[in-house]
Amino acid sequence: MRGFEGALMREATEVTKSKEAKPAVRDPEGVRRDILTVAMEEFSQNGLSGARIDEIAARTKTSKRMIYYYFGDKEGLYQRVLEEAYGKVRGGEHDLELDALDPIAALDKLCRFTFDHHRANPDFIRMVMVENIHHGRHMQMSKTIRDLNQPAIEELEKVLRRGQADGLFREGLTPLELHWQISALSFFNVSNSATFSLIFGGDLFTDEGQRRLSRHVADMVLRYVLRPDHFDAILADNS
Amino acid sequence: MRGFEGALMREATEVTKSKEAKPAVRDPEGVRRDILTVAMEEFSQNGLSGARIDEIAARTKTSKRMIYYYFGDKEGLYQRVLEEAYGKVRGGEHDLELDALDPIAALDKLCRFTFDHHRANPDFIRMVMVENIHHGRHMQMSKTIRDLNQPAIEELEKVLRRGQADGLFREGLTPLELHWQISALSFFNVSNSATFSLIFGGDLFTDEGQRRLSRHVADMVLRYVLRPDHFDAILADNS
DNA sequence: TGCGTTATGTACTGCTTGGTTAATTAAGAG
DNA sequence: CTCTTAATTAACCAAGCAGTACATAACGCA
Repeated sequence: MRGFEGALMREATEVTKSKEAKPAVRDPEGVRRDILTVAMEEFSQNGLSGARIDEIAARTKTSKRMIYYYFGDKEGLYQRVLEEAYGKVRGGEHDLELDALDPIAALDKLCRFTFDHHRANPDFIRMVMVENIHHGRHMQMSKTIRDLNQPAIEELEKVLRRGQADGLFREGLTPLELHWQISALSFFNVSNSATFSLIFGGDLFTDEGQRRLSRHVADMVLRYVLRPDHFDAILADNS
Repeated sequence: MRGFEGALMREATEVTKSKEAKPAVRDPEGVRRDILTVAMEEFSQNGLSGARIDEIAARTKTSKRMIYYYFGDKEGLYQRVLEEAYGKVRGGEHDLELDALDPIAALDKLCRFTFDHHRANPDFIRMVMVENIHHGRHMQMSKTIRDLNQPAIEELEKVLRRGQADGLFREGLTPLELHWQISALSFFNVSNSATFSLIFGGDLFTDEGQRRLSRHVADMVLRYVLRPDHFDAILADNS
């Protein structure tokens, strides 16, 4: 009675349909993604030269052969993983709808978002660290990556302009530099947590410590940007 | 008249005295340092797994065997190089004689010094990046490294206390967090310059751009620390 | 239902690379 | 002056590892 409808016996997997839409016979795109996912872990964990193709293959549902079939060689795979990493964290800035907020609240939100977002994506951070060790050699040809990051600056610029138009923010500030500062604080928090906490203890990296840091990063940026006569707007922010 | 006081004939090298004090026959300490110097370049350039012992050996005046003789294995060498890196950049803070300056000037000087110092020691930065990729695994046993960094906090704490005593600085600031902030800005500037300038262009990393950044980092920290009613002390600082 | 193309499994290879063996020479102590 | 120990040389090795050869199965299409 059961399982006789087709003559082809390849539906053995239809029973295990708990996984959604799994062709189980051939699935090129699934294989690609599987490889990329595992490779991202491996590369972000061990770096380009530390990563092992055999290890990636072993943790994949597919084989080493497929890695070379789809990505050519180790560097090719690394490069695609790097792009993937940048792609995965892109453009959250736009969804914040900063335009709906007053400049101060918007900048505050942007800072906290960046801080939290970096913290939530350590794999991305580590990929960027690795790529910097390699002097950005594998990013040079990737126009994709460059384009992905322009929106961040633009959002920031809008906020900045509005704040200046309202007489809240100082003149002479550039969005690029401000982005650099916010990034620096948010990035370092993740990238150097290992050595920093080994040297100075882990107090800054507890949940409570991170909440405080996040707040203080936003505070720092606001104090940097605000005209002194508008400081009362954030004075409640201490702790 | 010259050089006949000793009967020992081992001064063959006195002829080639262009190099200072070079025994040329055997020089254990010199060999050690030679290895460490070359290894530092190699590790900071290529990371732990990317570095090649053969390459290090080739660029040394000595041989591969000597590396293993003195350092045991690759990780042993790496660990010593890491300690060396931390040692090389240590304790400049104390030589600043911050006590001789008023709190504002002292903090300003400390920020700029940290920024410039990091910038002047990219090898150190890269070693720390590499070690963070490895989750600080090789630092755990090194008490040396931990001790080397405590003075930075202490100097900062003194400045902070003085500033607060004078009513210049806000209350509720902790030296550790402040050190974290200064480090973040200074570290990121070097560690991520490759990817950042590839994405956003190199304007921030020209000599002029770096001077501006250095100034603005100090400015940012001061504005974070100062009580709003003392901002006039740094208002001349814009540009 | 046959056929070119895409995708995949198995087994293999050769170079790279961390690490070693064993013999040799210089330095220093007594 | 000798004898022990520290320093150094040169050749060697086995495992690790990126990359490949070759056969073959599934797919899309006519």
